[in-house]
Amino acid sequence: MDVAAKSHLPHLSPFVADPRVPPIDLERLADRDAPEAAWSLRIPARHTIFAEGDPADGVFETSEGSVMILRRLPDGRRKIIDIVGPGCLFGFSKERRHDCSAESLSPCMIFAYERATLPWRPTISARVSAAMINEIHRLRDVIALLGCKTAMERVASFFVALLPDPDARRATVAVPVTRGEMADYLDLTLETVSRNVAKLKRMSVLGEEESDEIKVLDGARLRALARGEEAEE
Amino acid sequence: MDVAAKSHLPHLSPFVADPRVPPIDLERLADRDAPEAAWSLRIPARHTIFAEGDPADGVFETSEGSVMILRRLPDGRRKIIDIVGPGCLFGFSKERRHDCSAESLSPCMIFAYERATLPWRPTISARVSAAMINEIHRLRDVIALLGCKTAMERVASFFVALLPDPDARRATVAVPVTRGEMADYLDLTLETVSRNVAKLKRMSVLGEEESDEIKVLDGARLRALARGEEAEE
DNA sequence: CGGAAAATTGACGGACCTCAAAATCTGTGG
DNA sequence: CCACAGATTTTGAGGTCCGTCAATTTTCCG
Repeated sequence: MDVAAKSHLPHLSPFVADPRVPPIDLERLADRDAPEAAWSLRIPARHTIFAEGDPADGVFETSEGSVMILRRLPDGRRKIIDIVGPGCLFGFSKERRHDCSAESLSPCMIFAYERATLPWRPTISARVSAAMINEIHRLRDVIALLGCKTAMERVASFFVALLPDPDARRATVAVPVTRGEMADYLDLTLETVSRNVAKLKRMSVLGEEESDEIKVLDGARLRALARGEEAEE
Repeated sequence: MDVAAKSHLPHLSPFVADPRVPPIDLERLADRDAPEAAWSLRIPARHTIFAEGDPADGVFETSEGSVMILRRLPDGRRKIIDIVGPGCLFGFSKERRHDCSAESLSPCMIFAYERATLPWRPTISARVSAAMINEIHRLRDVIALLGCKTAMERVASFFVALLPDPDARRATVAVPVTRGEMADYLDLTLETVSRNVAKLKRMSVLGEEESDEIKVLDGARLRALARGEEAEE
C-alpha cells in the first residue's frame, strides 16, 4: 500500500486503536500485571472522566465505548479535540494537570493505570509510547481536516472515519454523537451539520438512521466527497 | 500559576522547546554519547528536511532556525501543521514512513538521531518522550485555535506565540514566515492575513517591520485580541 | 402519553474568499 | 550604484458559504 498517497488526503483517522499496537491481555493484567495499580471504571454516557485542571497522574484506556477529549472555553463554547474508541489510550498531559477534559459519549468500560507505576510495567509503557505517536498522527489528521474548506468535506470525512473497513461500500455504523457534538468537533454549527447530513441522505450516500445508527449506502462516493472531489447534488 | 485558567484560552504554544525539558549537552553528545549515531546538518532556508513518504528512521532536533511541518495536498493546497523552533525535536511518525514533510523556514542547524539507537540512549529517548507530549499539547492548541472563529484572533495568537516572554509588553521579534505561510498555518488566505496585520499596525499594536523583523508595541493588547476580547479599531 | 431535548428547515446577514490590479520588496547583473 | 525582473505584499470590489436567529417538527425517556 502506498502510504504517501493515502496519508496526505484529508481523511480522519478512525476512532479506534491501531490494530498493530497489541492490545492488552486483560486476563493477564488482572492476574499478574500489578492488578493493584490498574483499576477499572464503568461510566455511563455523557459523564466526565477527568476535567481540565484535574491532576494528571493516570493514563486511561477505553475498553468499550467512545470518549471525547475537549476543552471548554470561558464563554461557554466547547471545542472537541479528539474522539477515541475501544482500545485507545488517552489522558497524556504535558503538565501535572490535564489540559483537556475527557467525557464519555456512550457507556464506557475504562481501565486506568497509575502514571507512577508505568516505568515498572514495560508492556503498558510501550503501549503508551505507541499511543502517543498515534495521538500525534490523529491530531495532524484533524488539523488537516479543519484546513479543508467546505463543510461537506468535513461531514463526509467524519462518516468515513466511522466506517469499520476503510474500503467499505455499504455499512451500518454507530454514531455515538449528537449533531452538536459533531459540530464542535468539525468546527461547524449544528445547523450546518444537519443540512449536510440531509444533503447526503438526498444524494443516497447515507440512508435512514434510527436511534444512534445510520446506514452508509455508497462508501466510494462518501470518500470522494471527503476528498472534496465533487460537491453537486 | 493556574494552569487551568491559562490552558483553555485559545493561545498557541510558543514555537520553542519547553525550557523545563533539559536541552542536550552538546559537548557531551559529541564526545561520549555515541557520536557516530548523531550527525548534524546545516540546511539553508526553504529546503526540505524530509518529505511525506520518506522512511522515518530518525528523529531530528533544531539547534538554530525554524522548521515547518506540513502536508501537501494533490490539488496544490498546502497545510502547515506545526512550526518548531530551537530546541524542539520533530520527525516522529506512526508509520515506517513520514506522514508529513518538514521544511526549513530559515537557515537551520539540525541534529539527527537514528531511531534504532534510541533505546540505548536514555537521555535522548527521555527527551523524545517529553517532546511527544509537547507535540500533543501544541497540536491541541492549534486545534483549539482553528476552532476560534475570527481571523483577527488567529493572527494575534500567531504573534503572541512569537513573543520571547509571554508577558512582554514591547519586543522586536523575528518573523520567519511569509504571509502565505502564515495563511496556510492559520487556515486563512494571505489577503486576509495581510489585511489583519495592516489593521494591527493601524491600531499601533504592531509597529513597522523591516526585513523579517517586526516590532510588537503593545503586548497586552495583542494578547487581549488573541483571546477575542476586543475587535474594534 | 407528555414534556424536554435534539434535529430540521427557512430567511437573512456578515466574515472571509475570490479575482484583479497596483505597489513594494529583493536579489541579480550590468 | 542603478536598473530591472520576479516574487511578495497591499488594497479594492464583489460574491458566497456558512453563521445567526427563529420557528417547527421529530425523537427520546420517564
